[in-house]
Amino acid sequence: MLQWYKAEKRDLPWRKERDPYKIWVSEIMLQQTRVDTVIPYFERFIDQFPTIEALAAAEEDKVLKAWEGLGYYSRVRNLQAAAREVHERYGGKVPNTLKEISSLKGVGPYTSGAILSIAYGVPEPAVDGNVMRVLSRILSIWEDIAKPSSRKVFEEAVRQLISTEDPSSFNQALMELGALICTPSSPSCLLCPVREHCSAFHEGTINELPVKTKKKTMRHVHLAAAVVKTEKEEVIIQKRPPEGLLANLWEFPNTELSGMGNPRVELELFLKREYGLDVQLEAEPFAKIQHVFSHLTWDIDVYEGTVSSAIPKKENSRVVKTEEVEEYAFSVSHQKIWKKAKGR
DNA sequence: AAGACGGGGAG
DNA sequence: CTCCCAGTCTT
Repeated sequence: MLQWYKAEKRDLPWRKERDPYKIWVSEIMLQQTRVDTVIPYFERFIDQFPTIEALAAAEEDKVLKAWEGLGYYSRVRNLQAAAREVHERYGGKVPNTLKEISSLKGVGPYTSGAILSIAYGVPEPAVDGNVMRVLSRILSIWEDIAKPSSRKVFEEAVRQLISTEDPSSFNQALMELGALICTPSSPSCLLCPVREHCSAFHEGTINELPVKTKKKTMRHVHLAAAVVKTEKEEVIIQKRPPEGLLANLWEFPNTELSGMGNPRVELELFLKREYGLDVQLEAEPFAKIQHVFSHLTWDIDVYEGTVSSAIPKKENSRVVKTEEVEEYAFSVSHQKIWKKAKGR
């Protein structure tokens, strides 16, 4: 496997050097996110925040803007908080012990193992979805990988197998194998360097492994949003709360609909109550946007309205020039809204 | 143990 | 439309 890895490993930006900070950033970005998606974000992020000090000193709004569209935004808020912690408590050097590194915000069991092994050569397991899939097949492990408790089983397997010579390559090879060969569906067993050692291949159970139960309960939320323009080429935006979904991102004023009554009227009431604004919205929404999250769906009716002048009454809101809207970090759903609004 | 937390690519 | 991705935190 190591021989295969050396020959076939992808040429990825975070593999160009051993800077623990860059390894760290890449691992956070790669959580639940594909390599191809991460690459351009990683390049831009490192350009903008080349060191722990740069990240620690940055404004959160700039950091969120650099993360805009990547999703799971608590990752980057935790990353910056942790960077500040490393700067203050560890003199700007990413700690190299399991205890210390695990205590950093946003660094769980996978990421600690990944950073320790890749950046510091410590033989610690880094068990992600790839590793569980690959090892469940090779070793014929029938634990349900959706259960949190299963991770320990795979960590134990890795401890028995890991190369003490090159833990970094070992962990990355396992993941690379999962990404390139041992894929979730139709794996390329004929190209697999460890085919002869693979129980599932020999037993014909490749398509049964890994065992993974599925969950799901998709909530639907109906919203109405307002693009409120002034007569001076401005528009009203607001900042989301510091906790929860899309925390601290910017968006257009919006309210959850009761399901009864007229959405436009409910939205006008919201603008009156929250902003003290008397806005006459257009009768019909100019766009209807559907946005699917992992755990819920938003259906947004988008209305437009104009006010003569807006004094931002709401403390988390701003009136910004239309050409400056894109300097703010928006969730993708509200980027869709702005895209539609601009094209009118 | 289960749910919250984004977004996009693949089949 | 479903699955799932180099997961972590909260409840």
